[in-house]
Amino acid sequence: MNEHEKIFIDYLKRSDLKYTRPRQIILNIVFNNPSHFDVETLYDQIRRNNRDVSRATVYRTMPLLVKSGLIKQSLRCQAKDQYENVSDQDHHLHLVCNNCGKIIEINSSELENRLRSLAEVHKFKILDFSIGAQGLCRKCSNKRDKETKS
Amino acid sequence: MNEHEKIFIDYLKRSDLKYTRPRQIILNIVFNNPSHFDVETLYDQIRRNNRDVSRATVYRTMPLLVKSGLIKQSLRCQAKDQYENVSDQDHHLHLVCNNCGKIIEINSSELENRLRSLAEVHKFKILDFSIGAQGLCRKCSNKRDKETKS
DNA sequence: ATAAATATTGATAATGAGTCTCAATTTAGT
DNA sequence: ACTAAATTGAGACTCATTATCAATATTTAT
Ligand SMILES: [Mn+2]
Ligand SMILES: [Mn+2]
Ligand SMILES: [Zn+2]
Ligand SMILES: [Zn+2]
Repeated sequence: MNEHEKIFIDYLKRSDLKYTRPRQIILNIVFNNPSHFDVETLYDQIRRNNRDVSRATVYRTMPLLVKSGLIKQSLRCQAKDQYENVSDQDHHLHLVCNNCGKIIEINSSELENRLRSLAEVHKFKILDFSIGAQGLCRKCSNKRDKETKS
Repeated sequence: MNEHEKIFIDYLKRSDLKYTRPRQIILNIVFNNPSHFDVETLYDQIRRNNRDVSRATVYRTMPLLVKSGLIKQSLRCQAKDQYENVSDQDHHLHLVCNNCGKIIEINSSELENRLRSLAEVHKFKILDFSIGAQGLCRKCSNKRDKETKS
């Protein structure tokens, strides 16, 4: 029983929900994955591991993991919602390349604190951040420059 | 012929595109709307004004307006992409209430500049920002507190 | 232990935003 | 007017996500 499991079970208990086999399987695969993932990919992983959980249950379990504080909804990429492991890195922002989909993560508590204090002024209670930018990564930016020249 | 029209026509000319009736109608409704809108709502507006433009054309015109610099993709709300009028306020960030959907806009070029310089380090070419947070607005936060007490 | 109430699941249908196709129409240039 | 290129509308289509519902499992009350 690892830390994640403890947290999840605790949340489920508090909410009168049960730690079932499918939820256990999902939890495990989520934390054997790179931090960023979308639900379809997760579902594939589960089936690749010869586990059997229905797609519906996988989707249904995401909000539970979110409410337990283990994962958070992160960015949206290629028309899919992405989640990410919260514990990995504390707070960071994303630079998403429009061309190749690459995601650059940058740690900066400074931006976040600044945003927090701006929200304070409006008595707005922040539950989640989304700081980021879309554009072109170095590679794609260079590539495009060359194409334009020719 | 207003400023928006000038800018749009100029962009279209530069791109060998034509300023057609449907594009004119869309442009007008976009700039008679509150700054934030999603395409479905825009499409409804157009039909409510007894104009006839196909849904496909409305969707198709969005990227043109974006490239012309008149609007930008803003936040995502209720599973729909939102656009917003660029000229209204220059740069600002969004606090979105998870409960009532209210959007609070905050002007701050400071955060943006900071983000820009962080991206610079990675030679990442920023095309668009999204700085914001989700949570509870003052009203909804208060309401929830009361409910919890009872 | 039994029965009733509640929670969970999987299969599958449904929804809905956004995209694609293609034949018909419009436009700009000659 | 003639031609080539651009545009349009209607509707088919995709695909992520949600809703439905009957079957199953678990908890609680008796
Ligand atoms: Mn991340
Ligand atoms: Mn705004
Ligand atoms: Zn790239
Ligand atoms: Zn609110």
